[in-house]
Amino acid sequence: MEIQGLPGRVLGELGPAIASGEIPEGAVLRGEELEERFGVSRTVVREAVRVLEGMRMVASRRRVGITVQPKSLWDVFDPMVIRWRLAGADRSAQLRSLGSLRMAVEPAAAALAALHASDDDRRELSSLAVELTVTARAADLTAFLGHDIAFHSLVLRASGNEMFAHLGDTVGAVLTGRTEYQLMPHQPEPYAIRLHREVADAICAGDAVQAERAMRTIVTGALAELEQQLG
Amino acid sequence: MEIQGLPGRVLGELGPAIASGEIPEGAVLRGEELEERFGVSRTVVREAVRVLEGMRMVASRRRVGITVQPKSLWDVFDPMVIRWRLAGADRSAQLRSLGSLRMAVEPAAAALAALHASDDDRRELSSLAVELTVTARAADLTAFLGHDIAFHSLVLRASGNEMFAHLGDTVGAVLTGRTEYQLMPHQPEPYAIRLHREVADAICAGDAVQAERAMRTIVTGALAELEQQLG
DNA sequence: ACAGCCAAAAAGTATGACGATTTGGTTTCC
DNA sequence: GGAAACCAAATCGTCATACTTTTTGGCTGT
Repeated sequence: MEIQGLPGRVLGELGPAIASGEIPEGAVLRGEELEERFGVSRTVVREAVRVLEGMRMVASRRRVGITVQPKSLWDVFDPMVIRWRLAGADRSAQLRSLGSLRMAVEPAAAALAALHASDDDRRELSSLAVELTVTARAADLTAFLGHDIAFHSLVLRASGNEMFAHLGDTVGAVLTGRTEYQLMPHQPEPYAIRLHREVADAICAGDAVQAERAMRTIVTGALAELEQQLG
Repeated sequence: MEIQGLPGRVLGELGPAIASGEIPEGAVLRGEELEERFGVSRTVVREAVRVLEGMRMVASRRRVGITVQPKSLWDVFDPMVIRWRLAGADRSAQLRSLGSLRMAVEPAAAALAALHASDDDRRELSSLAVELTVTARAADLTAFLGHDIAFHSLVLRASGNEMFAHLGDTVGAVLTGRTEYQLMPHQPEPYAIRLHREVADAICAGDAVQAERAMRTIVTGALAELEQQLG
């Protein structure tokens, strides 16, 4: 699901370098310089740069070169940008932003899911809530992470809103990042587990208000925990 | 703020054609075909296609061609994709999705703005609320639209969350679309105007709860109106 | 000091050649 | 007759090169 070939390789190095600030805002690169740096042809560099231009991270101007745009212009919703920022120096800022976004979106998605979810989705959700409980008790963090991601993604998808659905991967990246960087308790909180169960039950019962409330409690807790960890 | 040159022109025709469904999911294009269709060289076609690939609208495979990806894979948060869909056959679906997104994000943004807005932002917000009232009374729809966009963008920006801030343009596109396509009352509702004022006052007073409530009422109303208009 | 012009620098575009990979048919061998 | 191996064509991928266009900054002349 990544861009392939040499342009993909260039993108995969240049993107993170810019996202991390290693190549700072306002820096000017020349195409030829990039050709040498990556040992590829003009064609390849240009295609990679075009993609970066598409996400507003750089702008190319004749007689000047390729300018790194100010961060405020970047397409911060682009999954690549999010991944690059999560992997680099901007991690905390990115996690904070995403935390607020989850805070806004996930409760709304849970409410919509209670109204629109298919029977299959409801069943799957219930089953995931159970597995979540099991893996949490077993303190199997890897399996727990997988089920947690599946749970939140499913709620977002079941909301019936394509834009919410697309945030599934992003939320997944957040949860993964938080586990990887030790930003969560070693043992998942029993209280949080219970809340996941409540969300599932409420969605199954078609209770939008309750689903929204329980989900809000989950993401509020997650955000609070994050703030505490990040200081 | 658009991609320039020939690739930009190709993108500007090909993107909308795909977004509108004129070139349907699963369709396979050949590079050479596009060269002829647009009268440009390989270089140009390839760069445009790469950008589309970056937004996951197409995938290019050897010996096969350039395949239009299913809509569910597209980067639905990409501003270009949003614009193209708003301009084409998908308009209603896109407006609905964006409506739910606003419903989730704007109240949260208003609450954050009440906590984090700068003094300048608060002043500007107050002033915009006044101008909104004036232009609404004068039934000057164009000026009203401008102020409405500025108001909502400012709240999103003042939230202090970069991701919320980036939705400003998108919300602007929604409001513009709704005015252009006659999806709103000819005379702005006095009640809605009053609510904008309440949002501004609450943010100025640092009252997050009240700001969130008033903003929620605004977007709930907007969404209800939209659903009614779209049937 | 100012205006206008000119030249260099960098990206933009076009084109031809070749490489790599995938697909689908064809042949060959059981 | 079927299956496996092979081969050839189609198409994208990459490179190198030549030429064009735009922009900028300096130079020149008044």
